[in-house]
Amino acid sequence: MQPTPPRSEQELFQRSLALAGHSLAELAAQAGVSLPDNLKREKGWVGQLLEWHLGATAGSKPEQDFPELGIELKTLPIDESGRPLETTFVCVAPLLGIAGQRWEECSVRNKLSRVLWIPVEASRTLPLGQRRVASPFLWSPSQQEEALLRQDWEELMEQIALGHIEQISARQGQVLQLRPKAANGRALTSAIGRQGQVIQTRPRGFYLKTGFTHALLRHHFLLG
DNA sequence: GGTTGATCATTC
DNA sequence: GAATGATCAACC
Repeated sequence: MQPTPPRSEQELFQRSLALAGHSLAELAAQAGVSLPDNLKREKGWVGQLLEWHLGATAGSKPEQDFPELGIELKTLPIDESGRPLETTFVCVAPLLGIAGQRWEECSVRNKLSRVLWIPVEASRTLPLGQRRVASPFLWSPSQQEEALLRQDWEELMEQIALGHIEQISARQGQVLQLRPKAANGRALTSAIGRQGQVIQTRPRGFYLKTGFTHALLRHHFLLG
């Protein structure tokens, strides 16, 4: 049976510490789920497995994983050297009704205000069941980190508001990037076009670049 | 080898 | 379609 929701940040963190060092095969067995052959068709499997173990309310609710604690859970796939293997999805980017949007109340800032990062071994050469959970850590952005995020966010949002979304490259941004986020390439949503008209475009999401999450890992494990 | 755009499952 | 959880894999 699934653990009850944690009642405090400390309790949540203690539970996540208890997962460290365990393999995904062990954790799957405890949860009573079978290991997929690969993640090709179940890309969120690891994240959902850890949610189960930590007592997160499952589902696709548009809120933090632990709303009563104000904490977002993020698994971070790492290689054998402890480097992130993937960018980290933050949230969908709003494309309409964004005039006057302020960093202070945007979803990027809200999502990242408090994050429980759980690194997980994810080298493709390592069979899924043998991958282990690494040491988790709680994080809130430093002033410097927030300044970087804010700068990228404001730049990207201004371009979106000005109708320049199709000119935005994923290369843009020091720490935050904008990329498609959808079921497939045919999914469409409304956005602002070059002449200010409403156009249809692929939904976009904000992602943390690996350089940023790598720095978080370094700071945590080197400087601690 | 790293990045960018595409994609998968599920729920509502 | 939009939200949750992300990784895949073609391409530069």
